[in-house]
Amino acid sequence: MKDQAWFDELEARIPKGGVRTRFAPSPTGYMHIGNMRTALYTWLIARKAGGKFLLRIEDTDQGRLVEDATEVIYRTLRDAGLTWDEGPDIGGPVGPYIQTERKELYLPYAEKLVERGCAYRCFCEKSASGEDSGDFTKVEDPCRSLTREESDRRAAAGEPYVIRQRIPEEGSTTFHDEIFGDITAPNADLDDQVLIKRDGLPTYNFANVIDDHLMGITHVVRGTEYLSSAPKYNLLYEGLGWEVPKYIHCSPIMRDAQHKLSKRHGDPTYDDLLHEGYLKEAILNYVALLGWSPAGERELFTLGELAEVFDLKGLSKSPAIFDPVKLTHFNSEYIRMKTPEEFHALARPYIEAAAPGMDTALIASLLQQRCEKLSDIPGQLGFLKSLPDYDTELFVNKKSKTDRAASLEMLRAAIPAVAAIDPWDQDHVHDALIGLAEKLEVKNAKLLWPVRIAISGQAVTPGGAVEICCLLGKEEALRRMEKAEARLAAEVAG
RNA sequence: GGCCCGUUGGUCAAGUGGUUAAGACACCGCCCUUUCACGGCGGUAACAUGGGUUCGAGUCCCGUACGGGUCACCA
Repeated sequence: MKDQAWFDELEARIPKGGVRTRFAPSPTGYMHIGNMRTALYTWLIARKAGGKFLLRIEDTDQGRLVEDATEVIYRTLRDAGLTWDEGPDIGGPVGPYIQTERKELYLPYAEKLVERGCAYRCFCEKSASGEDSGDFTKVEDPCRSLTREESDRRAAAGEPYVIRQRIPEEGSTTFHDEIFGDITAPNADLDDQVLIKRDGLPTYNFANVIDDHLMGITHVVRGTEYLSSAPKYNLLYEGLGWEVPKYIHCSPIMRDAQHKLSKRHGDPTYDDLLHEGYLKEAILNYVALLGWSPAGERELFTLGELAEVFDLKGLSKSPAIFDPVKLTHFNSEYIRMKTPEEFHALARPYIEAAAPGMDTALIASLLQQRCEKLSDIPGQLGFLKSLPDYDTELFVNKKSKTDRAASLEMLRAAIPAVAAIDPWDQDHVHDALIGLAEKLEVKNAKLLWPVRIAISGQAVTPGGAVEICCLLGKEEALRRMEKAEARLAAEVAG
């Protein structure tokens, strides 16, 4: 049993006044989207209030340790811009910030609870499966009614035990959540959860209460999977004589109506999305809106703007389905908002891979308005390297008033005109083609559609006929046009 | 199964007793246009269900259905 001075010293370290929030991930080696959103909301609450955001690593499950997993957490949070004010790497007034390094802190509080009659030692054996042997309900647990003397004697004799919370047999407990309001549970439905495991480490539920208090946390953000154990927390706070923080339980992000997003089922993690060509700003912005809605009609926010407008009132009680299509829309918005230089820098690796040796800045400028995610780029640019096999049906387009025969006619006129262009630059190519259309007295589209199809072999291209001619170079453009002319001539004749 | 929670268009969602039930994505149409895209305009499409309460209910109450969570010495 620790003396009062020990407890007093810990209490004295707790910063008073101001909002303090914490992100407390378990180091599993990756960050899934739901976690990312929790981290974001937690961060936003702290930033909006001008408070502190802390990082705490919850690694009390010795069976699930993953190498370098904390590094992944640091890197991901940092990359996303969710900076923390206190944490394992930078320290702070209420450290350590890794639960296993705090392990000697929990038992004294559990013993205090035992002393106060709010908890008791349970000596029951685990079953072979590792689960509770108890077929009995809490009131029937033989250890629950052990006298203090008996309990102390057996513990002193070295008999292994766990410490369980003693939930009152009668009455009910009301818990308040910022989103769900008051939730009342009959005490008879609450079980005597384990606080300290046989290995001496605290369970998640207990460690949370202790750590959140000792770290001065004012707002706890977590998933609704903890909602039903929440009333038990109040009893713990009550037993310890502590103030209960504000709780914010967020509904899960779903893959579909009945499945939570999960890495195990192949759903993307934050890193996966980045690799798929989504911009972090887009991911964060989209994820912020899954389960939360701002006051106005605006949807696009930077992190800093979110920190200003974030409000708990906008949080939703029901689960939200993750929609990659809408994320893609956000992504294209963010791509368009980039300066040409920024986009060029982002797109460059993708462009170089797909179109080696070409003018990446020019291609980037053509792509920026037409690209929804960076990983689309190789597909959009594939035709530059080599003309794909394409169906001459592409030459048929009613809006441009073209069909195979008309396209053949246009290409026959265009080939000598293109061959005559000198010097070979965008302005001259443009003038030559537009001039030709005028001379032929046809709409631009009627001439340019077949030219664009002939040189790209694609219905959708980054840029029009003029730009693509320039990218390919005169020789290659003419070669492709001649090839198309030959194909069309054969088909039209046949 | 017990307990807890949820349910507005295909999706995200606004809405806190009286609205023609917002907005966004997606989809469709039109316009613009050197294709596509971008942009502009317009359109299709929703209060799970049955009872109450009320002059009046998406909004309040009860039931039902459906969905989720939880019932670990995991977090």
